[in-house]
Amino acid sequence: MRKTSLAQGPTPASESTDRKRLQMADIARLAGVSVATVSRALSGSTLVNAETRERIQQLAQSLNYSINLGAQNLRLQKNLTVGVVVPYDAQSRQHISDPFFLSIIGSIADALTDHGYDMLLSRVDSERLDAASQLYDSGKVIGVIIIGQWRHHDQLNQLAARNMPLVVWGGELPQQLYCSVGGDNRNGGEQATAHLLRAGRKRIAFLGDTALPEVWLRREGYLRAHTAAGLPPPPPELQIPAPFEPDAAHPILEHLCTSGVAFDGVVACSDLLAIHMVQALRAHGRSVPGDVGVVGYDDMPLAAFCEPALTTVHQPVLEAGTELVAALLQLLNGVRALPRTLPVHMVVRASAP
Amino acid sequence: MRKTSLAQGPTPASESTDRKRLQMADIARLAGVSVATVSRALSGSTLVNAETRERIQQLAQSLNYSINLGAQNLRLQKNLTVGVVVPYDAQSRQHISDPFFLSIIGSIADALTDHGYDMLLSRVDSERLDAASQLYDSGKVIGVIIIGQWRHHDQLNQLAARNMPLVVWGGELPQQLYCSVGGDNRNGGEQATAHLLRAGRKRIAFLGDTALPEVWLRREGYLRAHTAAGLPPPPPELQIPAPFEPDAAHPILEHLCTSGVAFDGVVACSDLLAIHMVQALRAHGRSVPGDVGVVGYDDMPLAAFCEPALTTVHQPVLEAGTELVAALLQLLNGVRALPRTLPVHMVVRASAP
DNA sequence: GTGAAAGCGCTAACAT
DNA sequence: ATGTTAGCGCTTTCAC
Repeated sequence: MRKTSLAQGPTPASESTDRKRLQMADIARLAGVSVATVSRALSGSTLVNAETRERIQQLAQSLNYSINLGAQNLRLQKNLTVGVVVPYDAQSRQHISDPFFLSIIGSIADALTDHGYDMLLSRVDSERLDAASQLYDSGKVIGVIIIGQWRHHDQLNQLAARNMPLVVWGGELPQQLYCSVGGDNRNGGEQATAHLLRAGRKRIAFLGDTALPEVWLRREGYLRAHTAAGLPPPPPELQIPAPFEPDAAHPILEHLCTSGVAFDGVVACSDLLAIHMVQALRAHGRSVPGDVGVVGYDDMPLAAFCEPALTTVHQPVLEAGTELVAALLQLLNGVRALPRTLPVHMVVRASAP
Repeated sequence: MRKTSLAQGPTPASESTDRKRLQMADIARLAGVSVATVSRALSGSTLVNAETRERIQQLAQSLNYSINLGAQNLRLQKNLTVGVVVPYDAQSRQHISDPFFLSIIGSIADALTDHGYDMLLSRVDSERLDAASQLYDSGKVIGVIIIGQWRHHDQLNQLAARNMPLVVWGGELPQQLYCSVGGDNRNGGEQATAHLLRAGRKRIAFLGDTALPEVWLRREGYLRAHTAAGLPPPPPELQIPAPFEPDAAHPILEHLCTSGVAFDGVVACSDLLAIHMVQALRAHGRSVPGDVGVVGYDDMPLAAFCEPALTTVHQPVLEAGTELVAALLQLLNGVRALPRTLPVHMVVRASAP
């Protein structure tokens, strides 16, 4: 193994062109000092003569030299990268496309940047959330934010038990070992349902796959609203396990319209689902909000401009990023972070006045 | 400096709890072999006895041990991380929120994952796109994808000149040293405009900040459509430098409606802008599409469900990620990558039939 | 104030 | 088939 300084020939992997990377030894040679001095100078140490320091800094700057962070991190045992995991549905080969998740990613990116952390965006199979730990075990990231609990509360608990710093966007569940941050799903579901009931709707359908904790909680609210209004729980045929992906949901919505099940209100678990429900209803000659009132969830930017403008439950996207990151930073500081449920609120528009 | 094996006490930075990380030496000790053997075993080398290999792999697996990638990369001089840069507007403190950009991020994430690369998502000031090079110079990433050219074609050229593997989502410009991938903006602008002209519209406004190359190209198409129809170029008061951010654009759209400038068609540079234009028009008593036909850009998922459903130029989001990544991989292999312009197509809906 | 040398966790000659 | 050793690019004692 030869000692090389500059131009180390074709590198073994993934960099075939001869892109020689400048390193500290090069700067040292050019400045006529030792690497140790360069290291000190660049870190702003006062141990090095003020003018040499200045000179070295100038030199490095003018050559666009940046300290190799891989090496630095190895030596310093530090790392400022956080993993953000967006699960995908392996069955449907579904990509990251839900606008709400994408917004959350944006808000996390902002929050991490504000704190000087880098964000490694990673996708994992939603059936194998525990694969996220590989990011941590391999030292790539110092902590992980997972977007959504999916069907694997258990796996998340296991991850947390391994004492990996972990924060999950999702609902607060009993016996939860990990820190979650999420909107108040139960309250959101309750508000949406209560709103429809107040408007005199009698038979309200719920659209969402309750295998997902967030959806489960929303249905809890849906049921609670009925109880609070002195009504019996709605029959099973009104509780429809519709998935989030419009394509997969479509036949189910169609079936709901043609099956003869009577309903005059719908609580959907996303705006996209809501608007597709509207389409299906109208295709079958039923008016919205006349015959059926429809409430969405998320309050996406375009929800106000849909036809009809969507009544929906607003989720605090910006706050989401801030809170997720704040919680993770707490964990990184060795402080226990408690689950946090963020308030949500109804936005009443035309689809369910 | 002491030699430590497990439990190395409170680490100096950013990891305060005593999260001891397992390392190869630990596995070696437990397996009663040397680190070299462990290294070989885990890499699946046939140089090591088949059953020892098996045993070591089992052991590592059962302990959730993953090779420290920082150290491995340093040693191997490899890196499989790609930087994706989403610029933000420092003036307006605008966050990543444009739904189209967010979709692109999703599609890039998918494409990178497919090729086994990690994605480091990073934000930089859109006035200092050259800051992106720091990611590369510091060795964090082996190449960079920047989303949008913004106002700094020049900076992008400089980055490419430093021979950093770089691909930019945006328009193809003259004297371009970097590889760009983008929708056919000129054609998109032309199609949108031609569509309105064919429908008999006479005075068509263009909404977009032409300081951005993509927008500039779209306006080229807008002008060309006029020429092709044998019409003189539209007057300056019809070419409105509206920014992408709805809040910033709003007063400008208002002003357009009240200024007395006559127009019966609008080509907007995003769906969001288009729908806000519709709102402004209606607020001032003008109907869409009756009095004014409005065409958007991007074809976001909800565009079909707006009121009115948006006629718009569809951008190939999925292909965008694929192509951006393909181009970057080419560069990483030392192959010159040519700019690529992806076809776009009109989707005709109610806002401009 | 500066340099020599050790070592962060890993891999790959070079030994045996 | 396995161990010993040098070194990836950096920081930091320890000597001068």
